[in-house]
Amino acid sequence: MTRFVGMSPYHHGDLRRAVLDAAVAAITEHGPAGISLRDLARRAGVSHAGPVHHFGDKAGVLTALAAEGFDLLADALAAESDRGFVEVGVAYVRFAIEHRAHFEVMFRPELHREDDAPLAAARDRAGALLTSGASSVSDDAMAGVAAWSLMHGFANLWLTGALRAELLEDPDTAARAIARILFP
Amino acid sequence: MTRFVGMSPYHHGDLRRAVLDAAVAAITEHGPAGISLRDLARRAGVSHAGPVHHFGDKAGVLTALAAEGFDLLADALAAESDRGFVEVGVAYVRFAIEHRAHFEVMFRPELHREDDAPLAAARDRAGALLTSGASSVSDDAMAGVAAWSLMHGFANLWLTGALRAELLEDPDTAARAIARILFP
DNA sequence: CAGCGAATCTTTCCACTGCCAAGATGCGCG
DNA sequence: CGCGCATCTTGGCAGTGGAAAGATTCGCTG
Repeated sequence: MTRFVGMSPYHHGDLRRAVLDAAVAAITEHGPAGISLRDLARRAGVSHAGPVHHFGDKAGVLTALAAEGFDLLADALAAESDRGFVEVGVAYVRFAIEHRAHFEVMFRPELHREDDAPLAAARDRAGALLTSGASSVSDDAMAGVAAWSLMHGFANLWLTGALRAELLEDPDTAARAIARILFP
Repeated sequence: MTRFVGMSPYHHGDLRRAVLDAAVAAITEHGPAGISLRDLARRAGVSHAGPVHHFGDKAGVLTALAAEGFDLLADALAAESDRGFVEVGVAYVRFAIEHRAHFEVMFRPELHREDDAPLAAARDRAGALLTSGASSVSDDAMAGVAAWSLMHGFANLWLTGALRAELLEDPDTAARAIARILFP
C-alpha cells in the first residue's frame, strides 16, 4: 500500500516478503480460511495478480508461510534444546501462541502444495528436534510421539479457546505443568 | 440429488439431514475450507438457496455439524467411561479418525456462530466426560487437561499425516500405548 | 552505453461463490 | 374449502481465484 516516493508502480522491491507479512496479518484477523489473495495484494500495494508470479496461486502463499513457520519453530526449539524436554515443550506452546498465524497454517495440509520440498525439509527438522529431546528421557519408542502429541494438543486446545475457562493463568506456566506430568 | 419418483420439487422431505450428510461427504473430500454451500445444495438436489431456510448461512451449516459432532463424541466417550481413562482416550482418537469431517469442524471456532447454544452444550458435555475420567486417576488439577491435550494432539497429528512415517500400525494400538505412558 | 531478453507487475476476462430480495409452491389447520 | 406459513426457486450483486495477454523495468551482454 505505502510505496516509497518516486518508486515506479512496477517492481515493488520485495513483494514476496510483503505478501507473506500481509498474510500473517490477515490470518491473525480472520483465520486461515478467511483470507483472500486479492486482499493480500491490496495490502501489499499491488494489483490482484501481482503475487501470482512469486507464489503461483493461493496454496503457494500458504505453503511458503508454512515452511517459514516450521523454520521459525525449529529455531525456537533448538534455542531451548539444552535445557531439557520440558522447556522445549514450553517453547513449542509459546511459538504456537506468539506465531499463531504461522502455526494455524502449518498443520493444515489441505491448504498446501503437497510436493513442496522446502516445506517437507523444514517440517522434518522441527519434528526431529521435538521428539529427540523426549526420547532421550525415556527409551520407549512412543515417548517422542507422546511428547509431541501432548504439547501439540495443548497448543491447539488453547488456541481454539477450549481451555480458557479452566486456566486463567498464562499459558507458559500451564504448559510447563503439563509437560512435567509426562516427564517429572 | 436423487429424489423419489413423483415427489414434487418443493418440500424435499428432510433437507436439513441431506445437507449435513452432503457436508460430511464434501469435507471428507476437500477439507472444511474447500466446501461451498452451493455444492452442498446441488448434492442434496435443491436449488442454491434451499439450505438457507434451515441454516441461515454457511457458518450455520458448520455450526450444526460441529454440535452434532460433539454429541456423537460424547456418546462414544460415555460408552467407554466405565473401562478407565485409557479406553476413553482411545475412543477419542477413534472418533476423530472415523468421523474426520465432524472432528475437523468441531475445533475451528472461526467457522462457527459463536453464540450457538446447542453447540456450547454439546461441547461442554464431551469435555467433561474426557477430563473427568482422567482426574479420577490423579488428583492433580492439571491431569485432566493433560489427558485431553495428549489424545487431542495425537488425533490431530495423525489426521494431518505428521505421524504416518513412524507409526505403520493402526492408530488404535498406538493411541493406547500413548495413553498408558501418561496413566500407567 | 545501447539494446535485448527475462523478470515483474497490470489489465481484462470468465466461472464460481455467498448472500439478499422477491416470488412460487404446497402442507396443515381453521 | 381456503388461508397462513414453512419451504423451496429464481434472479441479481459484489467479491474471489485463476488464466491470458499486455505493459514496464531490470540487468546482462556486447
